[in-house]
Amino acid sequence: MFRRLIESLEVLGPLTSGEREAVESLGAVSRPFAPGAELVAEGDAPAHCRLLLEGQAFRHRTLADGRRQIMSFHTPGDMIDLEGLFLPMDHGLTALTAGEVLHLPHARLLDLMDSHPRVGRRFWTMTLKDAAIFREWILNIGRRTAYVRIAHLFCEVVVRLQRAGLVDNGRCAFPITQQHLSDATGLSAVHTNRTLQALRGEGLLSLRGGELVVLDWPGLQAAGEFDSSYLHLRESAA
Amino acid sequence: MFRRLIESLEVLGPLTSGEREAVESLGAVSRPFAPGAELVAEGDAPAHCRLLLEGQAFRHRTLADGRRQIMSFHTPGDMIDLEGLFLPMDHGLTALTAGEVLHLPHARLLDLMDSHPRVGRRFWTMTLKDAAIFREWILNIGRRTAYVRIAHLFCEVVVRLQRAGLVDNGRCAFPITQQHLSDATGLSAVHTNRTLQALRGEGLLSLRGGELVVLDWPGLQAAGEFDSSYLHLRESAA
DNA sequence: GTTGCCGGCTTACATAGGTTAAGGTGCGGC
DNA sequence: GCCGCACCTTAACCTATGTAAGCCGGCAAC
Repeated sequence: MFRRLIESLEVLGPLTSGEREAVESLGAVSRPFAPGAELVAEGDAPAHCRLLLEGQAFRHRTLADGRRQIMSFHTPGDMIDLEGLFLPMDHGLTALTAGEVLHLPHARLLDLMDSHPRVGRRFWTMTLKDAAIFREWILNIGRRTAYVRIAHLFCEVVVRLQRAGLVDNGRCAFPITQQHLSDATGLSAVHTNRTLQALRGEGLLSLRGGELVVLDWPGLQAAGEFDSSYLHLRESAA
Repeated sequence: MFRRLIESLEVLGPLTSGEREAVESLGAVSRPFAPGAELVAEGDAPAHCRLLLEGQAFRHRTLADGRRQIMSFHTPGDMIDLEGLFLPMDHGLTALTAGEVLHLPHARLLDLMDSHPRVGRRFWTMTLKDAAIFREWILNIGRRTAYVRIAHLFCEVVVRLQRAGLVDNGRCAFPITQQHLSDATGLSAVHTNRTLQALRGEGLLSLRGGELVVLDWPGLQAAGEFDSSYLHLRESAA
């Protein structure tokens, strides 16, 4: 049950056995969820943090008139509301697929981090990596054309799913609708459809029945002007 | 010299005198900078964190062909490269005005946070608030029209400058060019000019000679669909 | 005081992307 | 085996925003 969490923490280098034990005794509870479930609502002040064990989710905010913006996608191993530890949630989290979250009580988590500062730093670093991704999205939406923007998004998703071990030979489950894609890229649904067809037409990918298939990875990266360094996949903590 | 830092940390509630002393003995050095100075370069792996003591700066990334995206503006009291503590900088920081930064050595900072976990949490919370602002910018750029988008940006800047005590009767120093404004909002310079004239035409603000004057604050907030809750101005740490 | 430059402003024109509306397709429910 | 619904697709048209080019005013350098 803690495998995902330990793995996520150890991206930044191995933990000591004492640290690992401390993490494992957090008193966490796991909970299944259904596709489309609201995992965290805008305005919540949760009493525990959620680790995504299985499945996918996304972060979003909706304006009064219904326009929605998706701010990130999440894959197993991600802490999806770590910021809720200190701030009320200013956005919601919704499940894309069925899956499972692990609930880590705030109080226990804070104690753990106080007594094991190195572990605390790793949680902090997770939120810093999220922030780096937010910045990349600002750049993507602000300065790239629809075609490049969508390609870039797919590149990011594939790399992250791959790291979670969920890509098999270029194929992965990624059940988004074109509306989701529009809301993530700041485009209209119609234009997203047009652009997606262009990407398909170039033989770069296919997205159907909830499955994303990358047909030409170098081509997709080029189309998305993609450079994964902002994901900080290999950085280790001090 | 530490006034700004202590103030920033105490937004989240008072520190104990022990904590305050520990912060004050960080061995920090202050450095002046000129307008346009590159405070942190993309790719840097700094050995200290910078607190903005005086002046303004902005965070940005430039693409190969010269397109630039500004990701945030910063005011005195902000830690501008706290993420550099754990990750190499994936973007640069440039001075907008003349000013001064305080250098806090990473090693000392890490020791401080290990021995005073409550102080560590507050630094962490600062980066979480930055992340909340990044998310708001994603929404702003992705889902709002040029007019609303620019108005929203000015609202944010004014609120933050106000909190730093730099707004006097609606007037504040904010020496950005229209090009800066374009790069922050993802618009072209020409369209930024048009839109700015519309805002002026509505009697909402004036921006000239490096000075921003808010002429109609309620009107500007309405135009920017602005709700400051994402800035988490009053949240206190656990 | 001329020169050069930067930032602001304008105009004319081009286009990426939005809007509206309608038809098609697959699929679960009954 | 039909219905309804969610999603995808297409088409026609529109407009917000981008591009290219040039001018103007102020100010710093010499």
